[in-house]
Amino acid sequence: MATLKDIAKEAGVSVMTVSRVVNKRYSEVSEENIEKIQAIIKKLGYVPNSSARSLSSKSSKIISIIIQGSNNVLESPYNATMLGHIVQRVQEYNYNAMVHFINEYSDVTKHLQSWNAEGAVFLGTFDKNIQQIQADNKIPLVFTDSYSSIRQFINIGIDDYRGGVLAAEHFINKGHQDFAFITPHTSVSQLIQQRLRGFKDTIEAANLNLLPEHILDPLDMEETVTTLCSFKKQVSAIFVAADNSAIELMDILKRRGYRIPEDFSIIGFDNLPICQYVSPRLTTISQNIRQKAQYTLDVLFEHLKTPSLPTQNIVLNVELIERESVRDMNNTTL
Amino acid sequence: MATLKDIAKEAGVSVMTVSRVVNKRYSEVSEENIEKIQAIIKKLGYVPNSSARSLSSKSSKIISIIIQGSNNVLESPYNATMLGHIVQRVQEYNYNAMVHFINEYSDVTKHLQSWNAEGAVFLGTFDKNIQQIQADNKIPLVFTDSYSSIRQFINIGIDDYRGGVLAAEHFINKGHQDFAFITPHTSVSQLIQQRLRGFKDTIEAANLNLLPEHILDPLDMEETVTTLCSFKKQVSAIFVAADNSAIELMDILKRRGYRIPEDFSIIGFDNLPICQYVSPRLTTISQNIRQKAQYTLDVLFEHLKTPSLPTQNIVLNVELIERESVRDMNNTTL
DNA sequence: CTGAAAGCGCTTACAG
DNA sequence: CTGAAAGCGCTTACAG
Repeated sequence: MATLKDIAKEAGVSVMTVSRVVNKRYSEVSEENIEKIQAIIKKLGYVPNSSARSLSSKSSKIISIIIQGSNNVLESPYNATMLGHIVQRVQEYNYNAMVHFINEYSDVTKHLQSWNAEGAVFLGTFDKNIQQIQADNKIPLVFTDSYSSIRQFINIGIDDYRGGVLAAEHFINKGHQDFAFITPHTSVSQLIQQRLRGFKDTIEAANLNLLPEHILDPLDMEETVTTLCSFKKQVSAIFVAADNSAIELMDILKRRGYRIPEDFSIIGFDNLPICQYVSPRLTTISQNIRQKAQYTLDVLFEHLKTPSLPTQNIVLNVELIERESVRDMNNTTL
Repeated sequence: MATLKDIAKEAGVSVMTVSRVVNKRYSEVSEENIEKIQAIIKKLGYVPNSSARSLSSKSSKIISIIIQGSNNVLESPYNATMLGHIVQRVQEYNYNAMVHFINEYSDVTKHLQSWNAEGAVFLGTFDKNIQQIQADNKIPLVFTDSYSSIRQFINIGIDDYRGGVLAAEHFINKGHQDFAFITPHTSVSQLIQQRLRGFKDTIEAANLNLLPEHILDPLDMEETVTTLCSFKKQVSAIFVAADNSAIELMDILKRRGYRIPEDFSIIGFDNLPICQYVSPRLTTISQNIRQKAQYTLDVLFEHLKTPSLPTQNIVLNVELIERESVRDMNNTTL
């Protein structure tokens, strides 16, 4: 593999002149040399050595994408889609994306420092470690969907609380009175709590009730369904805080002979593409993942450019997509 | 950030002794020094600089994962799942995963050389460029799902042809006589051709026919459905070469009032998790993505260890998962 | 068991 | 517009 030195020798100039051409600092080199050197670069198929660059210039052009968990984290369509858009955007900025799945907090710093990452994006719940991570790493760090009592950190999230509000409002408008909330088994994070709180607050504001025993945190969805169907006071409206789980729930209910939305009405969260292909089509709270990924990177690069920028917590909006999984209790003569 | 030099100074030894301890070459250092140095490493939170290592040792500990396409490539659950398992496996080997989405062939070499990647994994169709990529990069390169006339390249694939055979056999066993084949719009690669060929050969071996006009390559699934329903001789059995497209097809058919499997029987390909949640549940050809990812990395690291190893083309098996989307024409009194 | 020297391929900072 | 020097943080190869 050709190096600056090889090219310099062939062109009869110093390494520095070649370096200038490679870095497109054309105003500092004579036109004659520019052309000569460019021809040689092309002929030799020269590619700059990023390690050497990183070592000498302290700029690695690496953005680390740190995802919490290890097994199958990309089987979650949310994570996969988010990662896809993020990598895409990193490349648009002419940076390189390094992906790390992480379980232990200490690995974060190890990876970031080892590769001299210029910035990092976090997917998943790091709430408890944000302070430590920030103390250990002086590069721009952008978290997503985090809720932490720390005030100073950059976060891109969505209005989870409002998602809960929208779900409750929709159920209430459709005449429902008996509610349940199901936590997706993948996580027990703050973000789910927010969705729950928005849901609960809205129900109570309407003088209705979300009974504590109707808030389910399923280890096993089959069991959850059994519980769900055994309530003395039957629920009609179920808010499941992630589409994945909502779809699994619908499937089990249908298999046991229940009809949706006749017996149970369901609202999911995320608006994954699958929502349109299950039957009935799933009414859900939609978030714009692509937009979220773009904001994430845009904010990261702003901070890369201007490190003194204040931290910001961007909260993206959320909307209810009405499909077919919620029954209208008003217009029905049972 | 601490360097070897900092530690050496504090320990009162040379940089080399510290380097030996960092690299766990304990037999070359006195016990006393090992302990002293380890304590300092811990105290200072020393993390080796990977760029420096890469530059001086020519071993970057980077595996590049190169995915064809750019927009939303991870919205394909197959790609996402595959990538997830691959990254996971790369980390188990204590290597780092760099992810590149690529459209132009020339970017491949640029990325690999720039970062001194020790090996690379390719997802997607690179058939036409395999030879060139191999000529330009002397590191182990593992392709997946590739069909190329080049004989010498490492490939991990599945038995696509047999997938087609299994689908055809299943339809035939269930008494179907009129078939269609739908290409997933995401790709027009060899691998789809293989699935088609297995399907067609098996049908013809049974003295039945797959009419050329029944082989559809949909730009727009709605149009395809219109075509499908307008055949003078109605088809009953449709093999769609990817679950994603199969599910989209089912949805459109249902929306137009057709029943599945009564009016149309459908078999997909991949066995994505969603297959169990659509209704009717999708009968499909299953491939073990996790296993495929593991083989991919295992073969890569074997070649990293022993570069002289001959290339190999590993073909994993495939099986039909029977669910509810194929009608049994034998036991039915229409 | 230990260390001094040279070098990996580049950039920064300076002198001319 | 050009280049010589020094250095980034590590490892290799050698001498003792």
